Amino acid sequence: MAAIPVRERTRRDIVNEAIRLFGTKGYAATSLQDIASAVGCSKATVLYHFNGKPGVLASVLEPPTQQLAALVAEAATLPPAQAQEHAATAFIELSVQARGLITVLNEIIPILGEQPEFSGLLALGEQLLGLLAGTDDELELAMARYALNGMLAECRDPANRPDDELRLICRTAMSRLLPALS
Amino acid sequence: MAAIPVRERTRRDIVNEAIRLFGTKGYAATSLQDIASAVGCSKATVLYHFNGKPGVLASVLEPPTQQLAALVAEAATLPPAQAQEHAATAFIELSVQARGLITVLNEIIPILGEQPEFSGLLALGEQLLGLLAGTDDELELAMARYALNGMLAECRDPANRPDDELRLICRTAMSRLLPALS
DNA sequence: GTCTATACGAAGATAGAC
DNA sequence: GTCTATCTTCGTATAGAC
Repeated sequence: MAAIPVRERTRRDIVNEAIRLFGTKGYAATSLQDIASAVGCSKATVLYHFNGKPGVLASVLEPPTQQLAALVAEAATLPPAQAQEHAATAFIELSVQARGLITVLNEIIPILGEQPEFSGLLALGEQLLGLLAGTDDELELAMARYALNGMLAECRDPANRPDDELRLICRTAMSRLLPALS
Repeated sequence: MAAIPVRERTRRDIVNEAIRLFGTKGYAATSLQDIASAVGCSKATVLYHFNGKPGVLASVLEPPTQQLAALVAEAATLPPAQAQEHAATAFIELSVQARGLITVLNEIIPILGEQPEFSGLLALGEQLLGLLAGTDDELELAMARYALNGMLAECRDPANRPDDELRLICRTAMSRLLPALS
C-alpha cells in the first residue's frame, strides 16, 4: 500500500484526537494544548496545520456537514411529500449517529454565524428547515426550527441513552410538530 | 428619600452592566474587564463584590430564577390539568420577557451542572418539566423537554422579532408537543 | 469596608531557529 | 514541518492604600 504523506498523517491524527476530545469534554473546555498533548506534538504544530482553534473545529465538523449536504441533495430529487419524510428520517439518523458532535454543535451555535468557515453549515441548516416544513409558511418554518433545535438539545441531554430510545423520542416530537408528516 | 449605600449601588451597577453585556455579546465573550470598563471601576472591584465571573452570572440570573420559582410554586397549588396550563402560559411569558437572558441560559447550559451556584435553577427546570408533562411517562417528559429546549433556542434565533409572534410560535409548538394542553 | 495596583497561571496565537 | 520562545488577554488572587 502507498505510504501516507507526513502532512496528511499529522493532520488526520490531530482531527481524530480533536473529535474525541470535543465529543467528551466539549469544544470550549478543550485547549489546543490538550489536543497537542494527545497527538504528541506542540501547540504550534496544531496551529501550523489548522487556522486556529475554529479551523480545527471546521475540520472536525466536515464529515457530518458532508452527510447533511448529501441528505439535502437527495431530498431535492424527491416530490415534496416524500422529501419531507426523507429529510426527517435521515436527519434523525444522522443526529443519532453523530451524537457526540451534535453536542459540540449545540455549544458553538451562538458563534456559528460569526465564523465564515461555517456559513456552509448554516446554509444547509436553512435548507433542511425548508424541507422539514414543506411550505413557506412562517409558523410551519418555526415548527421545523423548533423540531431541529429540540433535537440538537435532546442529543445532548443524557449522554448514555440507547439509540433506539433517542430515535423514538425524536420521531414522536417531529410527528407532533409537523402534522404533514405521516 | 434614603441614600443608597455605596455597596449596594456598586453591586447594582455591576449587575446591570453585566445583564446588558451578557445579553448582547454573550457570557463567554464578555470579560470581567468589559464589565469593569462599562461600570467605570477595576476588575478587582468586580471581584470584590462577586465571587468570580460565575458569581456575577448567578446574580444576573437571580431575578428570572425567582420568577421561575414563583411560577412553579403557584402551579403546585393547582389541580393537575390547570397546573399544566398555568406552567405553559407563564413559562412562555417569562421566556419572552427575559429573551436576552434566555440567550445566556442557552450558552451556559453545558456548564450549568458543574457550578453549584446554579443547582437551584436546574432543579426548578426539572420541576417545570414535570408540570408541563403532567405525567411520569418517559416519552411525555421527553416531549416537555423538547418543548422547553426548543423554546430556549427559539428565543435566541432572531433577535428582533415581535413579542407577539414569539408567543404564538411557542404556544403553537407547546400545544402540538403536549396534546393534553387545551 | 471599599477600592486600586500588581502579579500569577493558562489560554490562543505568532516569530523565528532548526 | 516541527519546535522553543514569546506576546496578549483572559480569569483569578492578594497586598495594601484610603
